Amino acid sequence: MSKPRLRFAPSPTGSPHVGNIRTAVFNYLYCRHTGGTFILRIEDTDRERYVEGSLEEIMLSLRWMGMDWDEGPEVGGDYGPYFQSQRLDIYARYAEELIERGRAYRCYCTKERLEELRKYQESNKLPLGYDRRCRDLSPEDRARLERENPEPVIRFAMKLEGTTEFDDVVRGHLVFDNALQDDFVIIKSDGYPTYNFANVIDDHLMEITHVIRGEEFISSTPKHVQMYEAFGWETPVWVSVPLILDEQRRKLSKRSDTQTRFVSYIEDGYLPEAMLNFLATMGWSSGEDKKIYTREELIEQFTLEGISTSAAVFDLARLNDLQGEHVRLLSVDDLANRLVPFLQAANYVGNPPTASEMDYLKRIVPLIQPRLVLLKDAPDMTLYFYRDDFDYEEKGARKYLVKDTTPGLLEAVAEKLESLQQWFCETIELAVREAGASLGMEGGQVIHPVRVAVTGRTFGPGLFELMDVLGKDRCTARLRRAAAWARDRLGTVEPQTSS
RNA sequence: GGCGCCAUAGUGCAUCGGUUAGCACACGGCUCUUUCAAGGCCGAAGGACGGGUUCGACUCCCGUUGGCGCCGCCA
Repeated sequence: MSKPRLRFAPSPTGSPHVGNIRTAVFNYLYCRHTGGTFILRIEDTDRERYVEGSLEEIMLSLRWMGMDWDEGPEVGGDYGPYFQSQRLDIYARYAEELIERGRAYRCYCTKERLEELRKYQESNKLPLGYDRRCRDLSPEDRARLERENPEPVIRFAMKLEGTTEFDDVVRGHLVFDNALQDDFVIIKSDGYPTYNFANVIDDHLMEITHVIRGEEFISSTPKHVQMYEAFGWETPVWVSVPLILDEQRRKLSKRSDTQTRFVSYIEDGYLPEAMLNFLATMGWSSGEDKKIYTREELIEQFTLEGISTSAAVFDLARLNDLQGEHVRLLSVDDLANRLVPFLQAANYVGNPPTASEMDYLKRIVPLIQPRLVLLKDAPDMTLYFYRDDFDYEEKGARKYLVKDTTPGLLEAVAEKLESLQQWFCETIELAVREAGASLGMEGGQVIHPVRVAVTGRTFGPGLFELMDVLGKDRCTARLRRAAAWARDRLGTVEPQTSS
């Protein structure tokens, strides 16, 4: 059997969302697992809903995920063009062929008539659908109707009896009653094909072997199957993957509370490997109890049989957990490099960063790595490594700085540190503790105020590690600044005494 | 309204006729600790309901209920 050929076929009608990309993930993983070809095809047949820029977002999202396509926009291929808007003549030709075969017909019904028909059906609780008025027109009627509406659509003539059946890898054998099917439009009055038509023509012409798509297409698959039959073409393997739902358990959409635009996850600083891990394990399982998968493991283990049947609710907490795990999996150098764009945006490092900026960053990274989730949080998390004029966190200042003992303490610590010959975690810790001890204070009583003085915050990496990175001069200067700050406010602010 | 798909803790998955129904996230507690994380330990929490089939059903079949999807000159 020849190598599988799969396509991801988005329409450029808006920002791709998580569900779209998850479908791409399954296509991509199966391709790489089998050594098949991954194709990107743009289904831009709806001129009204076309959104400028969405094509770019689609390509950016796929590439960011490391899912480069083997054929498609910008890379070409032997089955192009890969934009449906550039294949109009092809669809017209095949539509004509269907008419000749008696499996399609021109429909002159106006949108108004269709609208009325629909209203009538709805108000009488009848099944919705076209009434096939134009399916068997006499030559006279056709001529008359053609004068009334010179821009007909072309509809596919569905079988009126029997059943349409097909096998879906994840759903099993599916059977649909033909009598309930609709004569759907294949060519619109503007000459553009509909999804249902172009999709089938292109899948055949591009020799697609497996159609992996969301389960919302199950109901229209009988239409597709009948077209393959009408042309005498072999059908691809159908793979209907479960939907991804938002917290309201609705199909993900722009209206969902869940962050929908995929690129917003890129902007937030999620790791592509975390996102891939997350998306791949939503609706698919290798069968083992395993949480972290690398791209290689996913490609190695991905099978169609592992795809589950039920829809999955998008769980941001799980994504974030996976994100944290993958952040911690990165080497210091790797994480440092990925942080650069975010730090540049905050003006912490230059573009490009200097060698010494990178060296400094690589000393910071180990301290924040276990605490960092979204890369976009790095600038805030590292603020005091780059700025001296930070404010003191209000609660922390009230609790640790505004005490009559603190100015003296901080100055004593500063003095002690200034005398240090060697600046290491161990020497710093010893000095800080000793300075505190000389004033009759122990551990926490000195460490907390010092932390606030040096970082402005009550939380963060180990104090001595961070002071080590900051360096002696900065630390002592900050201690003296805090001491002065505290002295200025003595008596003016009520210290918080509770622990 | 018609048709279809789905149904294991709050969430994501495992268990594909025989298990005290397992794991992860989230949640609660403890622990480590200068804080916050990370880590370790412990805990609470589940087979929608009803019928079959079978020696035995979470697992197979049917029905009910519920959820979702589709029913466009959208994809």
